[in-house]
Amino acid sequence: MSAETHPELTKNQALVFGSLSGAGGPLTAYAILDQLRDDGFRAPLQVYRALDKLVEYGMVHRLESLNAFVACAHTGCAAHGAAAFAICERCGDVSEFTPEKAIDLLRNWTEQQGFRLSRTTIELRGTCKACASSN
Amino acid sequence: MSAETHPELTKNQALVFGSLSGAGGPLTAYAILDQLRDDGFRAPLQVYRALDKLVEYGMVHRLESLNAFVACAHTGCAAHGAAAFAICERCGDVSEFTPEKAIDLLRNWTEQQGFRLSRTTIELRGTCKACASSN
DNA sequence: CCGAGGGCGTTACTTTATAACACAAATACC
DNA sequence: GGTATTTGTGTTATAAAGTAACGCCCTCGG
Repeated sequence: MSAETHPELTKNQALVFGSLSGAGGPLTAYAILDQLRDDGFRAPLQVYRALDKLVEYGMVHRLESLNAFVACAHTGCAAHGAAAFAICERCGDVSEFTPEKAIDLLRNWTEQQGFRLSRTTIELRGTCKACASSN
Repeated sequence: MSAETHPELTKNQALVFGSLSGAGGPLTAYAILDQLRDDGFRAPLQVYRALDKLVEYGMVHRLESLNAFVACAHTGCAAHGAAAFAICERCGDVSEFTPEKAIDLLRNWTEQQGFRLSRTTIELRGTCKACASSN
C-alpha cells in the first residue's frame, strides 16, 4: 500500500469515509450508521467492517477514549505511523498532531524491553484554548 | 496501604481494589463483578462506582484500548500523574511505566497550543519479549 | 435534632461491538 | 472458460460495556 495513493475503496468504505470527512470531527460508529441510512445502511456491521479497513489503510483513526472514529488529518497518514490527539472535553474538538520525539522515546523504551511495538495510542484530554479562555 | 497516600476506602472500593490487585493484570468491570458475586455484588454500577473513585484516587488506571482496569503498579501512583502501558496482544500482559520525557514533550505541545491538559493516555500495543521470542 | 452529602442497592435501559450464516462479486489459477 | 479462493455484503440475533433514575441508609457538622 503506497503512502500517497489511497487504495480503491469499496462503495461502503467510500460512504463511511465521506461521512467522517464531512463531519470535521469524530463520530461514533452508530452516528455514522444514522447518517448513512438513506444510502442503504441498515446494520452496525456495515459500518464496523468499513471502519476496520479504513483504519488499516491509515485513513481513519480510532479514538479509544471516545469510542469514536475520525478521518486522518493528513490525507495519507499511513506514512506517519503514529499520531496523537488532543481532545477538548468542553467542545469536543479534536486536534491531531505527530509528536515524533515523544514517539521516538516511547519506541526506544519498547526496544529496550524487547517489546515489539505495533500500535501507539496517545490521547490527551483537557480544555482547548478557545474553551479555556471563554471561561 | 498507607493512610497518608490513600484515602480510606469504603467496603465496595476495598473489594474492587482487592480484586484488581489480586488479578495481577487488567480486568473488565464485568469480570470484577463476577469475582465479587460471593461478596454480595449484583449490579455493574456497584463496580463502576468503586472504580470511578479508585481511578480518581490514582490507585487504579483505566486502559482505554481494552475497556479494562488495572491496579496501579506504584502503590500511590497519584504522585506520578501520568503513566504509560505496554500491552501484549498475545498473552495480555500489561507493563506500566512512566516515560517522563515523552510526557514532558507532550505537555510542552499542549502548553504551546494553550490547551489545558487534564489527563494523558498512552497505550502501546504489540508483543512482549517473552511472546516474541517464543515464536 | 436534622439536613446535606456520600455511599449503597436495584431495575431498567442505552450504547458499543460481534457472532453466525448466506449470498454476491472480484481475483487467481490452470 | 471453468473453478477455487478471497473479499465484500446484507441480515438477524446477541454479547459486552456503561448509565439513568429512584429510594434508602448512613454519618458528620451545625
